Amino acid sequence: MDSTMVIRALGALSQEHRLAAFRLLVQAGGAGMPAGAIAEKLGLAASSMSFHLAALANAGLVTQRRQSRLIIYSANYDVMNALMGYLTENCCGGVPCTTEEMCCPPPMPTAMTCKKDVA
Amino acid sequence: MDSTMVIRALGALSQEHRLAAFRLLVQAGGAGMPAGAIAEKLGLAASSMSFHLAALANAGLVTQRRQSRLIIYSANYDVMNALMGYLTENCCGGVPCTTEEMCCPPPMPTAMTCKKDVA
DNA sequence: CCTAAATTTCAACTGTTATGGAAATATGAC
DNA sequence: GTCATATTTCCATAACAGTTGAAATTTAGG
Repeated sequence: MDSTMVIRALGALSQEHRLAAFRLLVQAGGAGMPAGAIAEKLGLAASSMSFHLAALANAGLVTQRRQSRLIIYSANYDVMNALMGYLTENCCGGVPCTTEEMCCPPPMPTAMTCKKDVA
Repeated sequence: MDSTMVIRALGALSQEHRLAAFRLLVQAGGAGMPAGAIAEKLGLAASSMSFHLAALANAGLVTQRRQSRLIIYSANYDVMNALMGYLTENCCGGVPCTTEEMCCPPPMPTAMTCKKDVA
């Protein structure tokens, strides 16, 4: 993940309604939610919601799939997981910490998707 | 950490020069860097750099201390670590995953500060 | 086909963000 | 005190983000 992608992902999440929508989708898991349901839950006009969901999708934070007339959005956990890794890269100049306490966070699991939803 | 703090932190990092400055400080560790050195490294005017560092400080991502004529900035790892926790809260509706593979990332170490710098 | 429903695209407006030069502030050296 | 250095604050300008209503698009049902 390069800096451009990181900036787009962070920028997408740094907005009240987009952050709320993303959290909603994280909690919804692999089942996801249709655009209309998200808009209703957040009290936003459909056009505004569409605008924000497009921003999240553009950043790779959510994926969309059509199911009949609905467009279902789901969180893409992998992209979010890549953020912290980028931010903490070469933490403290890469100098290994001398104590048993860690300096940098450990890598996160690459697969955060609920198996039950994938099945 | 509440949503307002999260949005400010994410917003602070979602900008080319601020992201670069923050990463520089993460790599500098507890020693930090003076404002002028950061500006020079990033090729920014002093006033622009000051603007961005103020944004990072406002979000709690960096701290500042004066050392003679220099103002030294350092990364505040704790705030950044709190972001992912917020974003992954109640992942997948809080339903525990049925397989051995994890659904949500594990909590990160609260102390990411290099002991060698603190000493 | 024609109509309804779900979503996106477009257009216009408003508010905020990023920028660098100039001036102000704070510290240290002589 | 005076001067040089480091940083911030102020100002004006240019670009971008967020909002909604109306129109266009896509799919489903009768």
